Amino acid sequence: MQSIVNQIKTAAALALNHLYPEAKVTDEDILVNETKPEFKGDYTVVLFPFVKSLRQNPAVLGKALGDQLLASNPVFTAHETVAGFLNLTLADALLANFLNATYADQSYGTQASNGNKVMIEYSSPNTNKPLHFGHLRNNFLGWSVAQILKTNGSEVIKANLVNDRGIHICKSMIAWMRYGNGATPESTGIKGDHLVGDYYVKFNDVYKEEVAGLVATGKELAQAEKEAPIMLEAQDLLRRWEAGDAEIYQLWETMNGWVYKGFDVTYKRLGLDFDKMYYESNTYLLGKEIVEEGLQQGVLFRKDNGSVWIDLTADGLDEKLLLRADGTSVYMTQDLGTAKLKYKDYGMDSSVYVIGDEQNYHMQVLKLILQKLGEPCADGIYHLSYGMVELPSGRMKSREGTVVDADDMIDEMIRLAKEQTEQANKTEGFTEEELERLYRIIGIGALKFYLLRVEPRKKMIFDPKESIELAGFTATFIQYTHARIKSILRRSEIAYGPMVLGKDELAPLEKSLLLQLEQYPGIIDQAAREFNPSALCNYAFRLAQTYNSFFDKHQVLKAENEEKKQLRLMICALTAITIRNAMALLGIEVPERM
RNA sequence: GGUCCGGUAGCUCAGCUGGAUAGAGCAUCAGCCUUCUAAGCUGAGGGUCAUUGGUUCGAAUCCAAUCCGGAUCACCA
Repeated sequence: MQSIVNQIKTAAALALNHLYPEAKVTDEDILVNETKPEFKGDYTVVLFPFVKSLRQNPAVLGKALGDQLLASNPVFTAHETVAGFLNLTLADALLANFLNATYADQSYGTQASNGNKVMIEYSSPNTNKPLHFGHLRNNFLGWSVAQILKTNGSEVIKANLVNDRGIHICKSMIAWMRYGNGATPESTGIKGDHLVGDYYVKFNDVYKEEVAGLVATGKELAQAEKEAPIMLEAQDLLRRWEAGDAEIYQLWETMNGWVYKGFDVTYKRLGLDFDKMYYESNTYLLGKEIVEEGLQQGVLFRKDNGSVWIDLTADGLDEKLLLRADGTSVYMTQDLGTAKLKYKDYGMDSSVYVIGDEQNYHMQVLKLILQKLGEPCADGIYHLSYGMVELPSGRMKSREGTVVDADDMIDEMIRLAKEQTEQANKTEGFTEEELERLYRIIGIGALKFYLLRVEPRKKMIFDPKESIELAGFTATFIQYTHARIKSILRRSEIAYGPMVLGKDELAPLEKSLLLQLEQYPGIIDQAAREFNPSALCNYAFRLAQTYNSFFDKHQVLKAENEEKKQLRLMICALTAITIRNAMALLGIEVPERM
């Protein structure tokens, strides 16, 4: 069904062309806004663009257009022109029709397939340490955007490219070999990803000591950093791994296995999942043949020492290395190969990379190179760039131990949910299991909402000391609103169903709710186009705000008459569905009671 | 230095395809629970939309310059 705003655009364009055949306006030429609360009306057509072209004064044009709209279209019941703005009042019947059609639609907002296939790569962790708070932003964003696109009609593949090889893993490995004494997650009771992370920290501690020791013997710092024995040993491990050394390969598999088990626990707690896993150990050698082709095409060039480059200076960028002089590949090379592999696997129309803004340049170059190479996957590449999550003290650095651990954060949020629920005396009538579930829903919901409510590209500062609020612009507020509605719906005994509304029967808050509810599919579409879950955070919050005002002002179960009761119950039902569905797109559950 | 991103209320953020007197939340202050859940509602105070210039009937929004903050520009990943 066409949205109300689009109906207005169509009607206004038609009316203008009827009144002024020379106007030749299209739907897209009509600017429709919500009418400001201080004026009478629901939606406003901005007249200024036509004042000039049609050489009419705003008042005359507004009156003519308004009269024509009212005469030709029963969805409008009144109009008023104020200073170039044509304020239109919608018929209650229009909104009643909308309500009748949707109030029982549990999947309200879900669009039919649009034939578009898109891959979202997100999470993509390193396997040498547990997830931290900053990673959560990536994970929540990726999952949510995938869900939004899916609901908006796209076929979506959620992919995870695991960075399971490289020097960083070898650092954990060498520290474990030196100091682990055979420790395992089972023997220590430590979650696998944390155990491996502990040895990564250990590596850095030892490395610092060794460097300091060398400096004390008179070495230059830079030299000492290169010669520290533990670093040399880690580099040796990497070489042995690449050479296929069985012993090393087995340890690598074992420790990665610990990490995956740990990650799985965290992913599961957070409700995150993937359709396709890629591992860099399988992809890091890809891309070399693309380089060969690029050389033949003349897109790439070889320097005297044998290294291969692309010249992007004409595009305002630099020269970029693609193969080292010794023929080995760099990060970019393997990303070129992986992009091609993904496209071969799925042939998707677009490929979204959820990656921090520190890699803006890298992603720009990646896309540009693929375009220059004429790869069909190139144009569909989109970098969903997001800002870093920082602490008041600055960036989180895992090597310096200033990270906020993801698992700790989850525990803390759930603990906080429990504390606040108990403090508010809201635990009555729940079983222990129900309470555990409720605390999880509230705690994790708060965490997700907090990280999704800000536009992705903005960096955000998180102050753990202040902790996260459960009031105001939060998931908790929205969840609470849902629980309030459900409480009413549980008590309603009558069967309610389609109804007819006469003129001017809707109270202002009833009408506002219906207008907002009607906008929901448009919000999903916007969020999908912008890859921006925060649009849904804002929408769900505004809807809950309006509902709470409505709840305060109007009785539902004890409404003035049966008609009103039925109407309000239907509005309640659709509001609950819309809140639940909108929050589901963010990966946030809503409770029946809280 | 080149490129990119950000700068809106004390704090955290919406608003940015140009439209009416720039909005929320938190914090502060004042009200509202014998009535469907007060994790709520109502109201008040709080602004040079970084600065300057330009385009326009109209600029927080577009353009240019400047200032501030951040990212990035490795034969690292």
